[in-house]
Amino acid sequence: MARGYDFTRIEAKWQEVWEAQRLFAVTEDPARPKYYCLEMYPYPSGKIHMGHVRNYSIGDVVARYLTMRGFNVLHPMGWDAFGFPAENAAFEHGVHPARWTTDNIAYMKSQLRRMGFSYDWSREVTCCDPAYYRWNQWFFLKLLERGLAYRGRAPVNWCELCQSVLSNEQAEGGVCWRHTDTPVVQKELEQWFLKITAYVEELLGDLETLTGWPERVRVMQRNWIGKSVGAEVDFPLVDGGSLRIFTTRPDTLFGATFMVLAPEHPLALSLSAGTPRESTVREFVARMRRADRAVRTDATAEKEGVFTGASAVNPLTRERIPIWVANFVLMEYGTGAIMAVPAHDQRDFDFARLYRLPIRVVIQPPGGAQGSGESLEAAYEGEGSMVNSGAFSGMASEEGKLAVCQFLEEQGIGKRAVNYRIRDWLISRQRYWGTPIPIIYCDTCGSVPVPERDLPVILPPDVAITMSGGSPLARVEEFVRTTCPSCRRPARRETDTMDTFVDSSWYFLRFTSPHETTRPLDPGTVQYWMPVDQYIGGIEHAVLHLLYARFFTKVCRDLGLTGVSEPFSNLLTQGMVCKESYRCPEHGYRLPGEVDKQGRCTECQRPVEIGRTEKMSKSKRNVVDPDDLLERYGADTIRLFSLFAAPPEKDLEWSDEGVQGSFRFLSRVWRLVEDRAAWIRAARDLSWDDGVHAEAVRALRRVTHQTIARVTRDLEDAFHFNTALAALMELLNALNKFQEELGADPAPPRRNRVLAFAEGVSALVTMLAPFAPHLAEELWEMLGHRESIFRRPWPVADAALAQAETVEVVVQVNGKVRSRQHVPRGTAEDRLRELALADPRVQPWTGGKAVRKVVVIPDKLVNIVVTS
RNA sequence: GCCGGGGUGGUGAAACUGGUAGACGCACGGGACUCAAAAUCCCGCGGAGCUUCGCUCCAUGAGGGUUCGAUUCCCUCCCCCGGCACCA
Repeated sequence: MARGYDFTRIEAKWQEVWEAQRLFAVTEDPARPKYYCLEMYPYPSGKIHMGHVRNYSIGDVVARYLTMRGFNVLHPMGWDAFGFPAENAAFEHGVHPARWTTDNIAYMKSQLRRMGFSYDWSREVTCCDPAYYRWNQWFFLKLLERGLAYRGRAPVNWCELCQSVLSNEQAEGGVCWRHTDTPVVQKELEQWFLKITAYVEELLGDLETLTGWPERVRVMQRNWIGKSVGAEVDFPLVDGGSLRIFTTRPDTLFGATFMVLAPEHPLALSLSAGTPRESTVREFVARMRRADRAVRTDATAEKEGVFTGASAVNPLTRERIPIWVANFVLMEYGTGAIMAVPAHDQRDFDFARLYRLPIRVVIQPPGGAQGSGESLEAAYEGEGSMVNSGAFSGMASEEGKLAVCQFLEEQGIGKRAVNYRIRDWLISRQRYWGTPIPIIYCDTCGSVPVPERDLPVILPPDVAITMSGGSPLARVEEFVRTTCPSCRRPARRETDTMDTFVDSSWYFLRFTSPHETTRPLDPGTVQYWMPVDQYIGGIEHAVLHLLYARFFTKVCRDLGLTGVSEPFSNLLTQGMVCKESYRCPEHGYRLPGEVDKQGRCTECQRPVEIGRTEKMSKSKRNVVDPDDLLERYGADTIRLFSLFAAPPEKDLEWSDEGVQGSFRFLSRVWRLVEDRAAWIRAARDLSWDDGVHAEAVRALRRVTHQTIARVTRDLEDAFHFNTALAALMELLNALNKFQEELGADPAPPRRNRVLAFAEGVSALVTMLAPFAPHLAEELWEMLGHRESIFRRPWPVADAALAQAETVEVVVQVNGKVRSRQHVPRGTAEDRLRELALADPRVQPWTGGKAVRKVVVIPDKLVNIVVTS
């Protein structure tokens, strides 16, 4: 009767046991150290994909490993359940977003269970549940009270496919973050904003404390915040009034030879009004306004501008300088106007050359004079010493920045100023499937917050999703029509909903007290669990979610809900899951099944191009379906492969043969334990024989304890799952060999051998448990244990047993390996030197040559340096 | 252009603080078992050369440097991936 590794039976069995025993449910326990392990929760799009499998496999190893290390581990899961695709499905298939979402959640949850992830499902959080989103509304009201939420008119990004406005973060690079081939269009609208800029200095400064984050994520956030320090300066206009500019180089003010306005700048038109230049300027501004924003702000675009006819006065040189309007100056940054210093800014330089404007050098590079203005080939943007700068000449530019600012402040024509690239967070969305913004508009009282006692403002179930014509809620009369909370007269509700990133900005906090009904969080449990010790997810949220979540955490702190300032102590951004793709010149991307063995398209017989390995996606037809793999190999194999094939932060190349290899490994473990389970059960009643153990016993124990040390180090230091698994494979190989050498006799051999073997097998199964939990549990039971392996402590390496008794010492001559010697560990340096010099294999290389030096590294190597 | 991360066999990858380059896996080749296949097991597997039970030389993107010794440290250059980019 073939027994074999029956993963289907084993996995179902243990999933049931874990659930029945509530093995992963946790409560606060001050007696034990806590560990909060979190993976980014999924959007319930229908089915999980390999990216989820990888992300959650990593998190599960961490959670299970730390549980075995004695930590009280919180490992929750939930659903990012509001969002645009639900409405899309409603529009296309006529199924209600709520129904579509709950069906998807049910299916995806069943998939996560079948993967065997150790979530505490009693803490499950679903954002589209009023019990959750009412607190989004509550937070909104609190922010409003503190002046951190406001309604304002601003140019905003509109995505035609989303039929909604987006935040700046969601429209990075001028395209919608979800529809990356759809450019956003600018609209001037009145919308709700959260004042993330009130926390900008803290968000920037605290990045320095996030030493457990990848450097690139911190850099991306730093870039996004985009702080620049400089000055604002008022340039008097010749015809009265003044023009304010922002500059980071006040030290170059003497070199400002013209000024440039953004086309949208209010002065652009008024300065030329009623002059002969009026029509030219008007035409130029109109053309720029019409131009596509992405095209206009493209760095490679030609510079273009027109003279307004007006002039300003350089406040330091007293010279009249012309004012231009040009495409390369942006209204949304600084004051929308610049002083142009062509000698020291490449953009200004290019513009000056194009329109023959004067160039004046005011910074001399250190150690070398640069040519005079007209002969320059490029702007010098570095630091140096100030020249042609009146009383400031001779000063170092770094020092000059401060000195000029001070002078401007004394004269009352300028001041130090800081500018940021980041803008406030626009949270209004013209969509249905989101949190209603709790605001009522009254003709008498204006915009009135919904009183706290009236929360939640429930999303009405009956709505027509049309995908055009603005917020769907606006057409639900029963929802819109209400009374003003303050004057009781008829009023109208806000019909926009919140950005779904509001949900994810605090869900990790909610997991610590998911059933709280009277407040969003229980400060006591938050205090116990926060911060998240390890957060794991994709790099795509480097700026979006991770920035908003940091902001919300700081707001919660200031509301007295939490004591932490930063939510995630350690961040792991896992790499993408990739696979090679096949592309037919005629039929485009092909599925593996549509390519024959000779690598030809089954449609047209043309050879397919084997594409480079790229991120799995439906359009590239290179996805693998977790359900198929579950059926063919089981959860443990999939988990194992996705952890073994590459270190977690690197991209993982999916390989069917590799999966097969992982399955083979688990099968070998299965067979080893199944074949020898009787020995091991027998070993439980034995104790070690005193006296000197046989070399085979000592050797096996050495491997066992070395493996424990290696695996523990790999998991502890940096989540090197791939090398930890490699070590476990080596241990398996050693155990197999040992067992074979003992022969086919099923009766147990002498007790030390049995004990050494049992020790090795127990260590292997225990350490494999976080990676392949079902198999480990089953084998653990087979070995005669009644309690879950996850209630067992992680094995501890015995350093004395792990130490090799003899070591291989390499003998080099002039750095080249010439011999290897086996000597007892700890052999003295003098002895090693002697042995090396006497080594017959070394002598041909040293013979007749003067030994200049002998380098000895005990237990490692001897390097004999001879004159050649 | 700027900022991050990389470049190691046929391939995915290892290599602790400078100390035996290629662990572990995949693929491949050979063999065992089998009527056969699958599965399994064993052996080999960076390249070149030689006087081939072994030995020598070359080899971690390229070129230099530091060092007794460099995949690891320093300099210059090339290439790949990711992010930002007219932000004053």
